[in-house]
Amino acid sequence: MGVHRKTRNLELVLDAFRNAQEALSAQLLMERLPADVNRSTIYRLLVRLEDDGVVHSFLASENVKFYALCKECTQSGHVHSHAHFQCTSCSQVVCLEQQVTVPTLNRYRVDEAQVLLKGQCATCMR
Amino acid sequence: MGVHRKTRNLELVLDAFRNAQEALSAQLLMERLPADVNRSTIYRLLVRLEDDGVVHSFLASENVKFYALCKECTQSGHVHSHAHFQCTSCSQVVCLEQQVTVPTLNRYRVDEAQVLLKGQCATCMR
DNA sequence: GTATTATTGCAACACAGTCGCATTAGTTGG
DNA sequence: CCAACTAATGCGACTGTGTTGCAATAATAC
Repeated sequence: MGVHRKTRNLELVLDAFRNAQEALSAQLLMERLPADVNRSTIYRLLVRLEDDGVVHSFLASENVKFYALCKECTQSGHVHSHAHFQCTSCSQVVCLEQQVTVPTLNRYRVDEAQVLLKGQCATCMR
Repeated sequence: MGVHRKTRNLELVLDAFRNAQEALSAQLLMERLPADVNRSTIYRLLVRLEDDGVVHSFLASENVKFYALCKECTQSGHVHSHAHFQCTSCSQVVCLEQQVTVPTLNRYRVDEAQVLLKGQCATCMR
């Protein structure tokens, strides 16, 4: 885990994640943070937080990377084998409880499984 | 299925897919086609072919969209519930036989499951 | 062959994300 | 508390993937 200075931006980003029920993209994050927080800084913070195992990332539709706090992860081992769900109507992304069993393959060594389920969330179904 | 004029570009793109063992991105496609095939045309052909159910697409790492011919699909129903594998060394992407069982969730209606397994392919493991 | 219109090429654009560099500001040691 | 060190920031320019408007071209139907 790299060195972390306690800066305003870092606190703001962490708070945003703690207050969010869903996963956040850089874009969503920007909308929820004060307007004067720099774009590059947000991207850099996300990369750093992921490197440090504080958040994990995954790709959703439209080539957008989403981030969420790591809950199941310990310092020693990271487990991101849960699935994610994205609503095709409102684009919201959430982490699911569902664990993914990583299959073993003949000709490949599988290190990681990314599962994105797409459909409609409760709000948009009505 | 929309109207399809038999054009040189369409044939070239279809041939590229038929000759490929792996899935192709727009970028990879460009490298394999004559240099004078227009970039926009490739993107437009990919969109059209996907709309028409000839190819299916899925996101791999680095926010790049990959396409592959639909094999299991019939005219009436499209089944893309197979998994995909991407090698983290050579970035190659392939369609796997593995079928994905789409889980049922309480608070969401799941229409589609995207599964991307990441690891190393046989060639890169050596 | 002619008319119709799908397809193309071009150039400009949109957007997510990255990078170099000078400046700012946490942190540490005295 | 102050100075030195350097992580973090802000800015602007840039990259790469993908999209779009529009005029020109060419496949198809008659």
